[in-house]
Amino acid sequence: MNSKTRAAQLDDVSKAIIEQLQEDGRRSYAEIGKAVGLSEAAVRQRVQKLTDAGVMQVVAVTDPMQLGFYRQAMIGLRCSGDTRAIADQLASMPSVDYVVLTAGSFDIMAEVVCESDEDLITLLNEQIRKLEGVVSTETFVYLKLHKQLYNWGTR
Amino acid sequence: MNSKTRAAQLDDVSKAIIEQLQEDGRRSYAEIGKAVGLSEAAVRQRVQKLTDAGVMQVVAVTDPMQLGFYRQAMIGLRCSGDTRAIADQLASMPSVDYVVLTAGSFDIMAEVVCESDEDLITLLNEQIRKLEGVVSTETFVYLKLHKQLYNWGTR
DNA sequence: GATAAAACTACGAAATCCACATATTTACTC
DNA sequence: GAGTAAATATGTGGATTTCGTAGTTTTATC
Repeated sequence: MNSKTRAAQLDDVSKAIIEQLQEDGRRSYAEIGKAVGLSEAAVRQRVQKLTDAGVMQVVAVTDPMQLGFYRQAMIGLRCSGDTRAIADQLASMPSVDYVVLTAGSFDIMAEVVCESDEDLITLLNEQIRKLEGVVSTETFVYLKLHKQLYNWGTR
Repeated sequence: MNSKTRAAQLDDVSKAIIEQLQEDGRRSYAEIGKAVGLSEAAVRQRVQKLTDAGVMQVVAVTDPMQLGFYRQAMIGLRCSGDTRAIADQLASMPSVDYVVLTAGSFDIMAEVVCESDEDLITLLNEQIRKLEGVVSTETFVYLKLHKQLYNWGTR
């Protein structure tokens, strides 16, 4: 197993199915079938495959602001040592929803979601900046989220 | 209209419903009802409300890597003038899937999804860096995506 | 062109969704 | 606290969808 890393070569029908579910994750297989020219069972089969392969997943996404998380930020980290170990530790923090190893003047970038400035300060000082190997951090507080898409890959 | 900005005060039941759908966006209303202690119709009604209010949406999300987009990057922009206008223009570019206005040494951060390094270079030079008011950019090429959550808000 | 694997269709049974009528709870006013 | 309106929840029956499975077509390989 583990087709999680590369692989996949989606045909147009599968892409069309994904597009349908990107518009509405609860659309019925029958309706999708009509839209893409396939039987209900075939759509079901393909969705199962795509999901199993990790190509796609159908989930609820929420707006943090509407749920009481009024402070979001991107944090750039400069590190020494193994960045993967640090990334793992960041990833294990509940307030951290996004971690990526990067090339450039930061080694890691992490997005955090906090309820308040207080929480952000605490998170930074008591958790992130205390991690072994974190040399320095730079915080980019979000002023306004302008665009957020979940539909890569089928344009 | 437009409860898109603040508002919302979710009770535990609605949070539980969201959690259910974050695990599986296609879970049946009946099953969710059983899990949260509500009738099927009530769950449906709440989901409809949450969706209409923009608190939550059920969608398919995909793994860009598996769809042939082998190069992702975060781009930090330093700008002069109105950052909102620039953000709008960035947001209108298909390769850009995430745009946020920030405080700090960057005014805007944008995530981009490209098929190749070639595409990234083209995007940067022929589109992003040509925008009026973009003073300088810094590109953080993604080496490894480590964590990506869609389930903020109900922890 | 034979063969095997993969993908698709068809179809009945079970489960789910949906619309609506009714009941209950909540919030507010006096 | 009683009265009232609005919001929220339940129950029900019919329409729709999902699910499993068996059989057919397509695709790939040698």
